[in-house]
Amino acid sequence: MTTPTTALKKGSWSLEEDEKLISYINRYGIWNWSQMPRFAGLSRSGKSCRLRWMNYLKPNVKRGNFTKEEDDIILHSHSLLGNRWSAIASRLPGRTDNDVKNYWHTHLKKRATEYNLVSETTEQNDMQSSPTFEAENMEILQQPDNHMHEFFESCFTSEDDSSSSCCTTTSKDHDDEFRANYFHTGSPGTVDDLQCFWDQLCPVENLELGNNLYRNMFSDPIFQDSCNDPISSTYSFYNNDYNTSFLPNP
DNA sequence: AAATTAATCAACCGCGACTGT
DNA sequence: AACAGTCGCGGTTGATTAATT
Repeated sequence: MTTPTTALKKGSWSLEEDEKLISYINRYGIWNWSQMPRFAGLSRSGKSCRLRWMNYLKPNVKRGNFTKEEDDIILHSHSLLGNRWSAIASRLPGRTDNDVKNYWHTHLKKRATEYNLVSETTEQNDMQSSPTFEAENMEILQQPDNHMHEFFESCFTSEDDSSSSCCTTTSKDHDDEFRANYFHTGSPGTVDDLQCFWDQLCPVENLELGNNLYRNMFSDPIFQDSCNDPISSTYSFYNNDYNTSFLPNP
C-alpha cells in the first residue's frame, strides 16, 4: 500500500510560509533542501524553498531600483559573459540572478541592442584568432577599467574545456587547487577558468582597484614575457601584489 | 468607469553538473 | 563504472499591477 503523497503547494508564498522557512533556517541552517520542507512544516518542494530563500528571504537580498552603476555593470558583464546571469549577479552585491535576468529583459535588453552590445561575446570569440588581435589589445587597455577583463579573456583559446572546474573554491583552498590545475599540468586554462579566477580574486567592491593593479601588471615586462600563459601571470601577480594589497584579513 | 494592453517579477520547469555510494 | 540524490542555472510562464484607450 502506497502512502498518498501530499500535494505540494505551488504559486505565491504566504507570509506564514515565509516565516516558517526563515525561522527554520535561522535555527537549523541549510542542510538539505529536499528534506528541509518536511521538517519545517512546509508543503513545498525543496526547489521552491531554495528559490524563495535565495531570491527573496535570504538576508542582504537587495530590493528596489537598480542604480546607474548597476546598469553599467550588467550591460558590460552581459557583453562579456552573455546570459550567464549568476556570474553577472555575483558582481552586484545583494542582487540575485533572477533579479538581474528579469531586469535585463524588461529594461536593459533594448538599450543593449541600441548600443550594439548584445552579440559582443560571440564576436569576441571570433576575434581571438584574428591577426589584428594584438593591436586591438592596446585599444582595450585605453578603455574604461572593466575592459581589462576582456583582455585576459582574449588571451585564451577556448578549445580546451578539460580543466574548467575551478569555480567552487574560496580563499585558502583556491591556492592549492589553482596550483594543481595549472602549474603542475602546464595547462593554459580556459576562458571559463579565467572568469572564475577573476570572480574570486576581484570582488565587485574592489573592481576599480583591481583593474588599476592589472593595468600596472600589463605594463610589466615580466608579465608581457609570459603573456602566453596569462593565468600563471595573473596568479603570480595575485600572490605578489593583489593579495597583499587589499584582500581582507581572515 | 470599464476594457484592453503592456510591463513587471515571482515562481516553475527541465536540464546538466556534481557528489556520494 | 553506474546509479541516485541533490543543487544550481537559465529559459519560460503566468499572475498581478500599471498605463492606455
